[in-house]
Parts: sequence; structure tokens; C-alpha cells
Amino acid sequence: MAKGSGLSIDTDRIGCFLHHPTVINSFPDDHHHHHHNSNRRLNHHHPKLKLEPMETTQQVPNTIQFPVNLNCTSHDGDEDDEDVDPPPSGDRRRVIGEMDFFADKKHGCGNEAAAAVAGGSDKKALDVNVNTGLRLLTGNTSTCQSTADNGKCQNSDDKRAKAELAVVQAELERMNAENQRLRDALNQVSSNYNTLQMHLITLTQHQNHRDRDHKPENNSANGNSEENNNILHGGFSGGQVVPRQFMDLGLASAADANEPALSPSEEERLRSPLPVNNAAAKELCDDHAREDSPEDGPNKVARLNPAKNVDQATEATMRKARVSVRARSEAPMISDGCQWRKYGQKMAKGNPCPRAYYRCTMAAACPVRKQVQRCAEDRSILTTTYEGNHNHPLPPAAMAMASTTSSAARMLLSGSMPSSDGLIHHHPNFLPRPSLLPCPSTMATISASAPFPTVTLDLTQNPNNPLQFQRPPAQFHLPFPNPNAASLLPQLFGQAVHSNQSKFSGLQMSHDAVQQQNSLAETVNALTADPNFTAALAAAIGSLIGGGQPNNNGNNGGSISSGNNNSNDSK
DNA sequence: CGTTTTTGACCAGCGC
DNA sequence: GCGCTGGTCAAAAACG
Repeated sequence: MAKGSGLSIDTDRIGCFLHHPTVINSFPDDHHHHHHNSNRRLNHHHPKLKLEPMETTQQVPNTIQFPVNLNCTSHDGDEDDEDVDPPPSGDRRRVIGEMDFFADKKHGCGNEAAAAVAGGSDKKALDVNVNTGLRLLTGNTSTCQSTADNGKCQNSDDKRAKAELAVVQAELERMNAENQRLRDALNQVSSNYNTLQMHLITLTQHQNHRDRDHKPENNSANGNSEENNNILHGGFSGGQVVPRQFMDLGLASAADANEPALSPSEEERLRSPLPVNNAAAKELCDDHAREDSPEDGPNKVARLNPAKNVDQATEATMRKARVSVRARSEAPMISDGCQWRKYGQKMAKGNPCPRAYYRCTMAAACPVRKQVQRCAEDRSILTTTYEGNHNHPLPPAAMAMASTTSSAARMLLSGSMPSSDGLIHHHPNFLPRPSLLPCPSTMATISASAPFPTVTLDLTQNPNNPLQFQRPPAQFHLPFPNPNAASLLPQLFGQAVHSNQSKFSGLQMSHDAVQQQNSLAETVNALTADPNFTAALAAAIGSLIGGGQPNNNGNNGGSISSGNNNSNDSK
């Protein structure tokens, strides 16, 4: 409705706006943060991962089948250096050599094999420096070399050596395949670990919340069974902890007190690895929405056209989930690796500093937006609020921030926060890796009372926080002594993500999928591995791991709880 | 000249 | 219904 008063109101605000010296051009054009082209390459061929399978007891018997030593496999010039490092003179090689020896003898051609090794053209096969067993073999080669049939023997042995080389190469391929399978298994285990971790956290929160409530009605037959059902199955959608806002938007849990228990198939889906992409998350949310009886409010629309509008509602909810990052910075905007375009600036109530609105421009229709505003009380504090999920691959520099905010948002959407008091501080016990996250609980706060579910990461409270941005020598903004530190944040994030990617290298996952697999916890791990990186940031992020749903796509952000419940924003 | 920023206007939600 | 506020649009201006 074109409220006629709009003009005067806006004009008034504009007037206010103009009276503040910080308003005009307070966000200069320095925020085109192009991708930091990381030189870090994906560690797709981790030598250790490749070699380990060969050391397993399962591999050794296979080597027995090969008549000739496998030493050449370690020195074959055709090999990928990354695939096979020159192994140390370890037990495996010795074992193989000895096996070769006996294998040759078993075939009754021990001397021939030795001759092939000794007189053969493949000098690589002579590499017996670590192989005592082959030393014995080579010691017998004089017989063949000293005979008149030496040439014939050599010719025959050359062929034999070639054949053996082919066999060895085949074995190498087989081992590579085995490595690949093991990597896949490792990835699967890692993924399952993350999933279980998140489930555990959620269940812990459920339990904690239930203990706090002490609601007698929870003991009722239905409620109890439903709750137990969900807990037993690791469902992360405990109804009691889902903020009403989400329910209204179609994300409510099926475990809501009045809701029937999940169907087996749906339980299975909830049990299985959490959604790793937007589609899956949406699907899951949609499932929930389908089970929810529409409430008044936003779901009125969904009642008219459930399938379509539930999607819309889900999208809306995902978009409204926000993650806010507060950090000290003299710069107008924190570099997060993404490209943003400013589309608006507004004076917000209670804050003389304008709020700038940006949208992601890395893809045509990327719905991600962010708001940037200085804190009224302390203008050295910059609050950046992310909202929405990226619909495009992210550069490494942006992946970590996106993953972080997405995880935080998904924690909100997964219902892993209480609904009653509206504002909670994450308890350290909820953190998967408490030792890594010695943060004050106030570093990460969740607001469910605000119009939009909001997570706030406060990076300003730790006095030792390296993210205390120094006055920038240039445009940006980071807390590192290095004048170029400004660019380190995204790179560090990117590095963290990279190191995660390496874990999934064998899965041939898409860029998105990799991101999706990356848990926030892993990100924190990687971050904390960097001694220069802020423990406070890790702590803040880690405090969100609880529901952290690794989702590449995701920048979600938010603070500001539109309702401006963030006192520091003081709008 | 294409892209980005600025900024007045518009819209929707909410409270009274 | 009206006023207030947050958020967004879009034409004009600025920028590179």
C-alpha cells in the first residue's frame, strides 16, 4: 500500500541520515572482494593415504602372487610421484622381497628369476638395497651370466621381465584402486562421524532442555513415546526446541507435541546423513512442513498450495535465518571472499550509523544478502549480517565463511535451540570439541525471540582476539600484524576448507558437495591449527557447531535480529 | 560505456 | 487506519 506518508517519513530519515558525517560515503568502494586466487591446491593425492593400504595385512598376501619383487614399483619412472613415494626401507618391502624369493623358488625358476633381475635390462629391478631376500637372489645370478646360453637366457628373461613389469603395473593399478576404496571408506566414516556428532549434540540439547522444563505433561504416554522415538532415532527435529517461528514457516518438527510420529521412511531420512545441500535440506524441511498442520500466519498461504508454498516458506525461512558477525574493524566492510553489490543504505532506529545493504553478485540470482552496520556504542565494531544461501559455487576464500554462517543458520533451522527464553548462550558442553573452544559463552548467541532467528558471533570480546582489527594501512581490516593481513581472513577460511576438501578428494565430489560435506567442526579444527588465527573466532564458530549442517551453499547470517535485539547494535 | 553506488521512493509488517 | 520501521527498488550519478 503506497502509504502516502512514506515520502515524508523517508525524507525525515534521509535528513537524519545526512546529518551524520559517517553517512555519506561511509562505505566506500573498497569492498569488491574478488576471489583470492588461492594457490593452495586440493590435496587429492595424499601420499599417506595411498601408502597405508599397502601396509595392511590384507595387502601382503596379494603380493605373494607376484613372481618378482615389487621394488620396481617404487622406482618406476612411470609412476605418479604422488601416488608412490619411495618407501622407506620398511618391513613391507622386505616382506615382499622375501615372498618373491619363495615364490620364485616355488615355480622352480629361482635362478631364472634371479638372472632376470641381475642381467635384465630393467635396472630398477635391481634395486635390492633394502631387500635382503633379493640379495640372495642376485647372488645366484652368476650362473646364468657365465654360461654360453647367456644371451638366450637374457632374451628370455627380458621378456619375462617385461611380463612381470606388466603384472606389477597391474598390481599397482589394483593398489591404487584399493587406495581409492579406502579413501572412500574414510570419507564415509568421516561423514558418518560428523552426522553422529551433530545428532549427539542435538540429543544432548534435547535432554538438557527437557531436564530444564520438567514438564509433567512430557510424561504422558503420547508425548513421551514420541519424544523417545525421535531421540532413539536421532532425529534432530525435536519439537519442543523448535522455535515457533520456524514452525510457522513450515519448518516445524514432526515431533511437535500434537504431531504424529514420523513415518519409518521419514525417520530413516532423518537418521541418515543430514542434508548436505539446499535441495536435501529443503526436501527435509518440506517433509516436516507436509506433516505440520498449517498454522495461522505465513502458513495460510501454504494451506492453499502446500507443495509450492511450503517450498517458498522454506526458502523464506532459510533466508530469514541470519548469522551476524561482530568484529572490530576500521574498514567499512569485512572481506569474506564473496562479491557484493550495495543496493541500499538506510538509517536504522537507534543507531546513528547507517546500515548498508549488499547482495551477492557472484551469481545472477544468488539470494544471499548481507547488512553492514557499525555499532552505535563502539563504532570500531562492525556488524555484518548474512542471510540466505548461495546458489553457486564459492571461491575457497568464501567457502569457510559461507559454511560457517550456513552451519549456524542450519543449527537454528534444525531446532537445536530452545524456544522459550528466546536468547540463549551456548553451553560449552554442547560443543563437540570443547577443548578447542575455550570461548566465553557470550561469544555466540542465538536469538529466537527476534523476528528472524539470529545467531551472533561476537569476535570483539576476547581481549586477545587477533581479530581485533587494527587500523588498516590500506582498505582492509584485519587483526594481523601484517599489513596485508586484511586478505588473510578469507584465505585462512579457504585454507580450512581446503584441508577439508582433501579429505574428500577421493569422492570426486562436486565443489558444492565438498562444501556440504565439510562440517563446521572441521573448519574450526583447521582454523585452530593455524597458530595465528583467532581462537576467538574458532570459539565463536565452534559454539555453533552444535547443529552445524555443513552446507557449502551457505551464507546465512544474521545478527541484528531485525528486532534489533542485539543490544550492541542499538538501532 | 558498462558497472557500481547513491538515494528518494515504495512496500510490507507490526503496534497502537 | 495511521504511523513507524526495515527492507528493497530503481533512476540518476559516479566510477573505472
